[in-house]
Amino acid sequence: MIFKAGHRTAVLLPLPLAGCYDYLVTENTEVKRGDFVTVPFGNRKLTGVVWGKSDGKLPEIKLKKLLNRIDAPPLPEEMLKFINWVAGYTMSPLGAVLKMAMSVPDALLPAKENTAYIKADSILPELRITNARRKILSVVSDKPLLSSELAAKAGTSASVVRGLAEAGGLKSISVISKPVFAQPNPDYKGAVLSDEQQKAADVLVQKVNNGFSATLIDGVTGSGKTEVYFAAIAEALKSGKQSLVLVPEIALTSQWLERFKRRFDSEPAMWHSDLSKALRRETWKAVASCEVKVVVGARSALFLPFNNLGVIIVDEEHETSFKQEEGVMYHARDMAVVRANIDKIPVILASATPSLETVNNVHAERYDCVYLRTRHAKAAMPNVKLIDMRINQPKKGERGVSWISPPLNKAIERTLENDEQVMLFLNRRGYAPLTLCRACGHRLKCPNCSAWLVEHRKRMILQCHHCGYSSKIPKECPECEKEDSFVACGPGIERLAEEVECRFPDANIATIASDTLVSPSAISEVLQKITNHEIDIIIGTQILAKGHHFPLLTLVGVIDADLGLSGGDLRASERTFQLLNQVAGRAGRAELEGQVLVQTYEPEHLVMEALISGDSDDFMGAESEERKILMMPPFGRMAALIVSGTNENAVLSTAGILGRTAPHGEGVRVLGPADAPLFMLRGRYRQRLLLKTKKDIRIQPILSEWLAKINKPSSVRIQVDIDPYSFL
DNA sequence: AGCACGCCGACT
DNA sequence: GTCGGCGTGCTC
Repeated sequence: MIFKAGHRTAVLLPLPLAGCYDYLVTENTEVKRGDFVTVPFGNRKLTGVVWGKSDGKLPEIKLKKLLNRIDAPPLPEEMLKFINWVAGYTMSPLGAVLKMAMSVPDALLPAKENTAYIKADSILPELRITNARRKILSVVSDKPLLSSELAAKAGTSASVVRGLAEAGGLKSISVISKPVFAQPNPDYKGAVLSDEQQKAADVLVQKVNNGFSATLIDGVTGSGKTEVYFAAIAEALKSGKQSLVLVPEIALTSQWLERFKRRFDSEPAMWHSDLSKALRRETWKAVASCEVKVVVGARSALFLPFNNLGVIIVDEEHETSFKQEEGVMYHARDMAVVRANIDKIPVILASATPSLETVNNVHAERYDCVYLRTRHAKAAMPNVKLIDMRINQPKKGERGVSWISPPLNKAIERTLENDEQVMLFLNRRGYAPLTLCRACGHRLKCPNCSAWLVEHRKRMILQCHHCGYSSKIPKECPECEKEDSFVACGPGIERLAEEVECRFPDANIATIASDTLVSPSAISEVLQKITNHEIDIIIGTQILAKGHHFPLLTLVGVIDADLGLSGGDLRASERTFQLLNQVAGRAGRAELEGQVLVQTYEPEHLVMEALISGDSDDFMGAESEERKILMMPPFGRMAALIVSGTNENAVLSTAGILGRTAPHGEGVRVLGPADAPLFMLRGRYRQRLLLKTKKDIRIQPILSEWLAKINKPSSVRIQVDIDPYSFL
């Protein structure tokens, strides 16, 4: 689809707008679908993408001229189709989806020039030679180096380099510098695979270069799923194709990266939110130019401009963090399958606890499946036991409340005596989830959300975990003005740590939560400490559940296994099972046998039974039956509408109109409106409605028809969430 | 998303 | 008298 001078063409802009805008192609220009172009828009200039033919409806006079075509690889047709598909499915404006695919506007600007330094042609005799300058002069050559590179080589600082150049001791030249991306070598060193792994790997390898396919690797923790899908990456590399690995939490991939390097001799490109600006730009460009062959990244990596993608892997496919909950609400795992389908390539989903959605797709034979049943090498499956908290109430120590039952306490003692490590799991950040006034019963609440403020004693603040609001801990109760009357309710990991310190004063303790570990370096530092056995007891939230294994960790204690089970979340049990299973997998991954103790008030719950038996089939089967009866995903379709705004009445009345005009019919049901569990979030009032349909009914047309009829004040927002995962 | 336009409150 | 608050509406 080529557009020559004098023709009009539709350009899609990376703005939350549903449609394209038309522009006139001027003389000496020729553009085609997928090209990046600069266009005038209002009083600014924007970069957009040539989307196709104009509908020709706009009067000629209103047309503006397209400014120029940008010299960059155009978005491939598959990508355009993908963007279109995602917008249609998630019911988001097309431009909003394009924006995700153009997340690095800088990458389309002309390459930035940097100053580099080489040997000067001649040096004036009056140049002052200092020690630092001498070192630089002794290492400088005709090879241009940036000030920082030259400084590093000479062992001085970059400012000395610049000073020397200014004084005429170095010649400065302008260079376009870009990092060189190492090329992973598929033939480097194949890991030694077990028979079972090899068989699985063979299946996957065979799918590369063979059109679209979706395959689940269902492998118990420690079974070596990673090595198995590395085989598919190697095969893609051998054919000169790119690979994309989506991971739920990029900050926790250090051990994964080591394995990758061991297998392929160099690291893949990484894609996550805190890449430096320059690296982000260069990575984006190198993905577009196919210089980067393997990318490992968070969900947003799915929208990178791959031009020659050969395989997509979704690791830990059951993880709910693949669902984007803001803006374009997409599920990266599901959209990965879509992208693979459009690109006609294989997608591989890997998990020890596959989601019900994926298991169902395997049963329906939409997806293939390979199983890895045995734990690698000598590690045996850990021994999981439940502690019935109804008969094992923790003994109240002199410190008051306790969260550690006598059996768990004993097990910790024994493990420490053996000089092994303990991990205590509690999925609650902070000191206590609720703080109230002893005198009047007042509960400290977030001013912007319907949520309690969580005390973080270490940082001496109260924090809202939903909007990030924080305040100092007040001296007196805001209600009855009594001083020092606050009392903490319930445990958070800080409070648990306090108890552990008290019970095991000689042990070294590390407390780990997502908010205490921000930078990747902080994470690897703690992990290193644990590996070096500088830590005896690790206390943490779900951030600990993933990926890492510590050879000396032999006891895992789950403090409150029931925590995730309450609430109106349709996937609550499934999620709890996945999380606890993963946590349990942390124990005894090396030669030492692992033990897992799970404190629960509901030991007869199917989740708990599945945990001890280590057999998830019964549980997943029961879960599946239940969802089938209720027509819940994956056996029915679901969409949530969140009505929000700062004006409570406007929100309520809009939600009311939605309820009264709700679609109905065979296999279509609407629940609500009702107050959202977080009735107020970030200062906005919120109502929710839920639309459920039968599996074979397309839910989007029903929604758009419904919403088209709604007359609402513009201050009220209706957010559509297709396949919702969060019910807050 | 920006940005201008537009209509009501506290200030050099 | 003006500066500026953010509600509303438009951008080919």
